[in-house]
Amino acid sequence: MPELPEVEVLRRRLIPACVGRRINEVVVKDGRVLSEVDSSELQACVENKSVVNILRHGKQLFFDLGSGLLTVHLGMTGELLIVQGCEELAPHARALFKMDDGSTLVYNDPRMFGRLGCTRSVKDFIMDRGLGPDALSLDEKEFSVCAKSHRRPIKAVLMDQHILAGVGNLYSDEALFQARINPTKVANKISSKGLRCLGREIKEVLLQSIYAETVFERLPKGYLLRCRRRGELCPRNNGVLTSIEIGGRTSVYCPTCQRN
DNA sequence: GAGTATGTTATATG
DNA sequence: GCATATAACATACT
Repeated sequence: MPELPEVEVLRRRLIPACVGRRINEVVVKDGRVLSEVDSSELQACVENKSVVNILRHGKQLFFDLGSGLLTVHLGMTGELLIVQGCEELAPHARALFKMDDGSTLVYNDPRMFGRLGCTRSVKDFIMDRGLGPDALSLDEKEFSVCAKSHRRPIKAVLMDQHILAGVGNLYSDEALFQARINPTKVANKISSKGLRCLGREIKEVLLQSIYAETVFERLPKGYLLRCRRRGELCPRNNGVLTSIEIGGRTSVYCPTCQRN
């Protein structure tokens, strides 16, 4: 499910369903998804608390419960579902939050790379994890300055949550494609102009995806994510897309329009 | 069986 | 201590 746009779209969908509701009970079905808390601590954090608001920083989701916040990270395959009545449509439900209106918020996650936890404040959480600024909050100038201090391939820099929070494998490919920058290019060797362009494109790409509700077919023509696969044709020049591995992840790009 | 997958983090290395 | 690179985590699907 999860890069910044997916988490933001989920947040917007959950707000009308959850805000104002009280969590009567939490049932942890697999404790491995808990981060730095055990079941009883999670219970103490959320039970009999009302959801005041739902917040996001990067890929991280926060349920503001007034006295503290429930933290949710979806990992690679996590999802939050609202089910009415008796539940059990989710084959990999790891935790259930039973709400006061009879609905249940289900945390479903096959691969269990996601995590649930508690925190005192969003600020503390960001500090503790060393997360960078949210990708939507950073302007191109700040991004450019920040990126200049790194010697890794730009693709690895974009995916590093300590530098910029919210961009992952797919959207880093899209932003680099739109900015016509080769993913292997070392960050501090890209011109200021190129970095500012990339900074603009990161935000633009994320906003377009949120607008499209993360359905890739609804993204503008000319977007890589509509056809992001080695061997497919570049939506700009009909060249053949290629792929390489950077930082353990597959990068798809057009060798013609993204030269070094 | 092999290869791949929207992520983070512990560990190793320079 | 810092910057960077890689392995490991668990499961589903082609």
